[in-house]
Amino acid sequence: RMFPTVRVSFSGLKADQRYAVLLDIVPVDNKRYRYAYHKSSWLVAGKADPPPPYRLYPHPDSPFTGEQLKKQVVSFEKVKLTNNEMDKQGQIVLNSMHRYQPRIHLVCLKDNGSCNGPITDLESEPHRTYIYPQTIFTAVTAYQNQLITKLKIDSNPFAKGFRDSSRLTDFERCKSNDTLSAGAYWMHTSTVKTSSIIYLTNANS
Amino acid sequence: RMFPTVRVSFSGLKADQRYAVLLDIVPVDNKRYRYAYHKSSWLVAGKADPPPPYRLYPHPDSPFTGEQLKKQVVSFEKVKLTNNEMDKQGQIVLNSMHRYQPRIHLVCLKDNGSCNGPITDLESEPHRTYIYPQTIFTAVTAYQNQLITKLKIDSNPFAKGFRDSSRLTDFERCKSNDTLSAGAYWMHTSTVKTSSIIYLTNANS
DNA sequence: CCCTTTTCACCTAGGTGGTAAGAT
DNA sequence: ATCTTACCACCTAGGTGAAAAGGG
Repeated sequence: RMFPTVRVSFSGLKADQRYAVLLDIVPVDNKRYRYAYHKSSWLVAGKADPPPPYRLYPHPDSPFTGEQLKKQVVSFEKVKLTNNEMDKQGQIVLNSMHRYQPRIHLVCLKDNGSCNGPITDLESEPHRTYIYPQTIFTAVTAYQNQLITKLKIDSNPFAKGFRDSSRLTDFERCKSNDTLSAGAYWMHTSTVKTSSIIYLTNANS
Repeated sequence: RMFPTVRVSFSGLKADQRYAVLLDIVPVDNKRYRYAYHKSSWLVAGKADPPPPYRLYPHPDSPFTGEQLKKQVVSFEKVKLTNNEMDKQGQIVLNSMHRYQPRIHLVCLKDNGSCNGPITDLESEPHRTYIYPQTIFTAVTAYQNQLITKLKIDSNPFAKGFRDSSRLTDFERCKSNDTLSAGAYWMHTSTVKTSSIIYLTNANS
C-alpha cells in the first residue's frame, strides 16, 4: 500500500457535473539509482531499466459529483504498488531504484445518464492533471533511511507492533524538520509502501 | 451478511453488451409471524408491520460485459441485511419475523461509452427479473431452528470457532435432507445473516 | 556488496454464534 | 413468553517492518 496516503481536495467545481478522479505514477527522469551506504546518499547508477506496464488507477469511489468533491477529501489509501511486472490485481507497477512522480487526474464525465465505462485513455477525455513535486519518491525494496522507517512505524496503524519509546523520541525530533524529501518505497513481493511525505493539497479547477 | 450466499450464473447473453446485476428483497406476503416454541412451528401473528425503506443492491463488480457473465458466477456474498431503519451504510433493511423473497435483476445498459450512473429506478430501465422460490426465508434476530445454526456454523468460515465434532455429526445427518426450507435470518444490531439454502441457478436471457 | 524474496510475530479490521440482560 | 440488544471469545483476512535467506 502507498503510505503516506495521497489525499486531494477540490474546489470551484460544478455541483451537478460528474467527475472521475484517477491516480498514476510516472518516472521523474531516465535514470537508475543506487544507494551509497558509506555516503548515506543516492547516486546515479546509469540509464533507467525498461519501463514496466503503465497502470492508471481510478479512485474506488469514482465517479463523484462536483457536490461530493466540494465536501470530502479524496484519499488514495488503498492504492497498491508492486515491482512484479506480471501483476494481475491492478496494482501500479514500478521499477525499484527509480524516481517517481504521482499525478492526480480529474476527468469531466459527459452524461449524467446511467451508462458506465472504465477510463482507459486519458488523452481522449476532457481532463486536468495536477502534480505536486513534493510527492516525488524513490521506489525501493528495503528502506535506506531510518527516519523513513520511523515515520512509517509511528504513523501507520498496521505497524503499531514495532513502536517503542526510544524510537518515538527520535521520530518526534525529526517530525518538526518538515519534509524528509529523500522519499523511498519499499517493494514487497507484491506490495509496496510509500514514504515521501505527501501533504493535503488543493486543486482549483 | 447474507449467508448462504446468493449465486447466479447467466447464459445466452450478447458478449459485447454491458449489463448491471442487482439484488433486492421483497415481502412474500402481508403477514407477521411468530414462533411457537412448544409446537416448534411458525404461526401467523397478524398483519405485516409498516415496510422499512426499500433498497436496491447493485453487485459491487457491476457493470459486467456479456462476455464476463458467460464465464463467471455472480456471487452476492457481501450484501448485508439489517433491521435498523436508520441504516446509512446501504444495507438492505428488513422487518424481523416477516417472510422475504430475494430477486435478481439483469439490466441492459445503453451505451458502451464511458459515462456512469447508479440505477435508482428499475422500471425505467430495460431489464429482466429472476425469482427462485426456494430462496424464500424468514427474517429473525435469533435462530429458531438448531439445524439452521448448525448449517451456518459448519459452512461459514467465520463461525469456525463454534464447530465441534458432536455438531458435525448432526449436521452431516441433516445435510442429505436437502432443503431446510424453514429459512431464517438473524438480525444483529446492524448485520443480518441468511439461512435458507440457495442453489446456484441459471438465468437464461 | 547491494538488492530482492521469504517467512515471521504482531498488528488492524471485521464476520461468527453464545450468552445474558433488556424490552414488550 | 417471545423477541431484541449489547457484549464477548474466537475466528478470517490481510497490512506492518524485522530478520534471515537468496541472487547476481
